[in-house]
Amino acid sequence: MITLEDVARRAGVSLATASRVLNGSTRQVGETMRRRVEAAAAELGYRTNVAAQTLARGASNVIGLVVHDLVDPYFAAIADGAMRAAAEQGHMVMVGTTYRDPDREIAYVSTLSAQRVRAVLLAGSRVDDPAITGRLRRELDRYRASGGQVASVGQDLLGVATVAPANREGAAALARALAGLGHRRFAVLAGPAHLITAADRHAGFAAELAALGAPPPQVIHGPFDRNGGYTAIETLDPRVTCVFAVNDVMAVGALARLRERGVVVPDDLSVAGFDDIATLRDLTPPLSTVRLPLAEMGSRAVELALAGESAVIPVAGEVVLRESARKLR
Amino acid sequence: MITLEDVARRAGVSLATASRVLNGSTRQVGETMRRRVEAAAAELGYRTNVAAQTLARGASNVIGLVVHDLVDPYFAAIADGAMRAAAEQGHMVMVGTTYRDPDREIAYVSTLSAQRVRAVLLAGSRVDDPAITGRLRRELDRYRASGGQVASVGQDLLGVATVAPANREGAAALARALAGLGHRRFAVLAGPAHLITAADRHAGFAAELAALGAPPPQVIHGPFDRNGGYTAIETLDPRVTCVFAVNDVMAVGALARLRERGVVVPDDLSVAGFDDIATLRDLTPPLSTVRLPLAEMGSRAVELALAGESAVIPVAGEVVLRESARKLR
DNA sequence: CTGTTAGCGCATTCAG
DNA sequence: CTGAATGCGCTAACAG
Repeated sequence: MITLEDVARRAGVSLATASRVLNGSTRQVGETMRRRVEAAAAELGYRTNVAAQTLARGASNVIGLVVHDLVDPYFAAIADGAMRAAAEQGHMVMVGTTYRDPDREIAYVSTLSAQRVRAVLLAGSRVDDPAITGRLRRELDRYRASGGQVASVGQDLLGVATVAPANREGAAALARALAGLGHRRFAVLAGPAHLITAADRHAGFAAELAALGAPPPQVIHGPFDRNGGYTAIETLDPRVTCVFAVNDVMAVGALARLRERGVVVPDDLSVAGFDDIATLRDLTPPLSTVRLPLAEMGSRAVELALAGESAVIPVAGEVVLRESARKLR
Repeated sequence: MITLEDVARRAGVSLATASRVLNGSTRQVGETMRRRVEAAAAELGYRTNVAAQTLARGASNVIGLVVHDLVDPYFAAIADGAMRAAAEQGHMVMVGTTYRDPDREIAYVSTLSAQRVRAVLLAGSRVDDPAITGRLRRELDRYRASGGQVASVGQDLLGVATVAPANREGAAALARALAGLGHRRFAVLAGPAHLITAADRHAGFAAELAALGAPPPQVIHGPFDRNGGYTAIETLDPRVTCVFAVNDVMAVGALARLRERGVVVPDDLSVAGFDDIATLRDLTPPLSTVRLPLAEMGSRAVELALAGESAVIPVAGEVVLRESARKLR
């Protein structure tokens, strides 16, 4: 193991000088010494020990990212954006996956805090449970008290910098667009009632329907994933002409089940989702949805956290009407 | 910032004792002192400083994972498996994305090495370029010389523990199955010629066709992603009755372009992919493909690396025939 | 079982 | 511009 001291000795300079040239110090070092140190480092194959550096500096260059599920393309996209932004500022990203278990999320904050990461990012919906939110907040407070930065992508419930997708408004706009196609009898595949992202999308959609004078939609709860959409179809009211799944992955599950049952989308039934997941754009029929700039949301969150800003940035969704939803005859 | 020393003082014990109870030491500590230390730690809100621990121990508990692209569901699945295995052994995962740039891959090995991660995992195809492979090997050798473990998911070209999907054999088996449906005129959407995973799948497929006495397939090179499949269709020979895309994501692109051109799959043309990406299973028509246990591959790689074994584990693919490929009339 | 002590590798005062 | 010295928080001998 080659240390800075080895390099210094080899270059015939002091430890301090070697440190100054090899690691980004503000201090200047004379041309001659600088060359000597660089040469010695190269010859010896010196590699900074980041752990030692972190300890000495009291600050690391890694940021922690906590997601619900990396296999869900929603989180993969956010993670990708976050990693790009982090890399741009010379940071590495440490990832934790909660598999939607709030306690695991809290545990990760604690672990990342022990790692002394510079910032932690919490991506994904909050849960409607004051006890859990409270515990998470306490954990975050401790982390921040020790100098850490926090940002979240989702609801502004944690008192930290937040990139907040306009779920309600997006869903409302989608409802408007769908109603504009002539639909009046809707179903909402609403996901789990306690997941705030799901609840907001559901609420925004239903509220707009009411404002439009349409009858209240059939509401079917279930998991927030592909199977949630798939199984929800079982209990679908046959009078419904348009189904809104609160995310694209659920919509895909719904489409699969509908196909199995011989229901032709959009001829017999219109379907829409939310998120506009890129990997799913080649589905048949192409999904009507609300586009969210996921990668950008991840990047923004990293930038906020690293800048130490505690802003709440709203992010608008854009309604995208594709073949899966069509004008009601 | 509460340190171990603060805890020790508060508990009225020595630093060493506090260390022994709070961090997993083999040494035993008496019941009384143990309680006192735990109480003090809780009251003070003590949190281990992992950087200091890493420095003192000379070993960290994080593992590095280098992938080509986290948004590609292939890598997301591998990463997921790797993270599960890592979590099981109490490790965190630091992720780097190369965006398919080999130099970035080398740079990440170097960065992770500076982080003193316990192991690094390289996921994704190697490139057919001895110069690049050489530089990567040298970097890995340096890392291993400093005590790091390495494992890869892909080709066994690095002299490290490897989980190696049987790309050739899988593609050959697929060729057999497709030929069994009566097809003889094939096209291979072969991806980039220098990507070994792509080349192996192509080679295995073509070799089996030859063995079966079928004419050589049309070969169309292009990017290894959705657009690679999409654009490849432009130059498709109209006499071809079955298209093999060397991965599922390319197959999706091909299906999209075919649909636009009014070609009905599988009535007019059969299509198959490789990987069996879960997110893509609800495609229409369902894709014939070769299933790879991606998450398991990621887990195995982590286990190998952490165990310090330098084995090469072959992983077989399983042919899955679905609607996108059908019997030739 | 418990305490003392000497580093781990590096950044950073403070002198010169 | 350069060097000597101190400490970051923790672990692991070593002693008792």
